[in-house]
Amino acid sequence: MPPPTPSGESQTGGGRKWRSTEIVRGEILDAAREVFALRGFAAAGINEVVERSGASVGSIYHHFGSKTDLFMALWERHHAEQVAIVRKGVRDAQAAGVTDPFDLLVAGARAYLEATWSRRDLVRIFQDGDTPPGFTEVQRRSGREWLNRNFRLLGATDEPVNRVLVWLVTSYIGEARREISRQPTPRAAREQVEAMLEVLERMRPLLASATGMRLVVRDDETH
Amino acid sequence: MPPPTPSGESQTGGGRKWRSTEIVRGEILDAAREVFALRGFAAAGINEVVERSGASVGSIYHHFGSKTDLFMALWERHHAEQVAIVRKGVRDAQAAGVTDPFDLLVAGARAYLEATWSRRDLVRIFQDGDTPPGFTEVQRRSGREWLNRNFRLLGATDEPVNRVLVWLVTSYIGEARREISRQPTPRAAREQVEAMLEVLERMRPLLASATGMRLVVRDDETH
DNA sequence: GTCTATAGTAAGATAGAC
DNA sequence: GTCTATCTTACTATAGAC
Repeated sequence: MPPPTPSGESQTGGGRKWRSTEIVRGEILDAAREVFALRGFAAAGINEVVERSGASVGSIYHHFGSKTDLFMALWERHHAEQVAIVRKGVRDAQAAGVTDPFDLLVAGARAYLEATWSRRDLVRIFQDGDTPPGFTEVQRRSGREWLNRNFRLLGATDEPVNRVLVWLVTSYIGEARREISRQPTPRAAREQVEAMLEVLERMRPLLASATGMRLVVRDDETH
Repeated sequence: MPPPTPSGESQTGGGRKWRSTEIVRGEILDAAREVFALRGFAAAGINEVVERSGASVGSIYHHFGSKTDLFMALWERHHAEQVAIVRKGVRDAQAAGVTDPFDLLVAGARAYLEATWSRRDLVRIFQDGDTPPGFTEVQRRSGREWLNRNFRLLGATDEPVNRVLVWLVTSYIGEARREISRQPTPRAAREQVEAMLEVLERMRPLLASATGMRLVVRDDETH
């Protein structure tokens, strides 16, 4: 089976090559996702990515310079999607009239956790240890960004205990994702999400009492 | 430099060989600790363990069957020490008259977190990703044991939300350790420990209200 | 039990035609 | 941009003397 068309560039216009490249990259990443999920990073072989993607070794090394870079590229795609999911959750809540910071955090957490099950293979690839050297640092940096974002969102004041409190809810959500990704059935995952969110809700007073954030108690009586 | 004595067995009695073996094993493990801390698992080479331990490749493979087994043995030693540290913290508290379950949990957590800084290299070896295939599962099992122990200790009732609450404090302590191991100075670590424990203290009402555990409110007035 | 020297093997990466 | 064939490097693990 020879390649369908030498380069896919025989079509009319000149801008067609771009799309083709993006498609190939996407196919390689899809295959890499399968292989890394199945074997982890260390035990994953480029050859298996070749088999599953249909692309050749040379092509893969042309698009991504190394096995590590391939892994990193997969992470970047995953991470961008993840951010988009959370953003959408928060924006939807805002559009529905939610303004309380903690409520917005919960809305983002819900979107995040509800999306976990269908992406559990990715979650496990990046959290289950077996990653390239240096990757942990990348992930840690990303985690710190979340932390800072939540810190600003909640309007916490900069005291050690408050930093820990914001860190608590942030890492809680991250760990919750790990746990959810391990549930055996979609139903178990859904129930887990609800339990996790209920506990998150119970953490509200911890943050309300300790940070300088606006009132988070339900406004049953107008001020 | 020839070996000091062919096997160290020329001494009197016949039970002397044991001690010698344990010493060698310990020295190899100490060297492995350095190398794994420096390189991670994948990038660690047996040769560097050879250099740092003074033992030979053959000796290492004689005592531990493979690089993975060497890593596992290091973990087992670390884990046993860790368990002993926590046990001692809890026992000391009990000896001082503490009986409240949550107070005992805090006592264990304090011992655990205070011991972290001086063992931060080990903490990072086993939590920073780069571990042999299958190790994550071992660690997960160990984590579940902690969870169950805390569940029993706190006397929580078996509802989904309560499981999540106990999981929350358990994983909080584990994650706190990770964070503490990353502090740049012993002083920063100590402050971090205090902040972490104060937040743990604030989580008390969450567990008190949701579980069937005995009263944990300070007994300022006798019942 | 310990050592040195060596084998085996696997897999990431590259060269160079098309 | 893509392909096949090959290389090269490193490192785990073993053999076999002492």
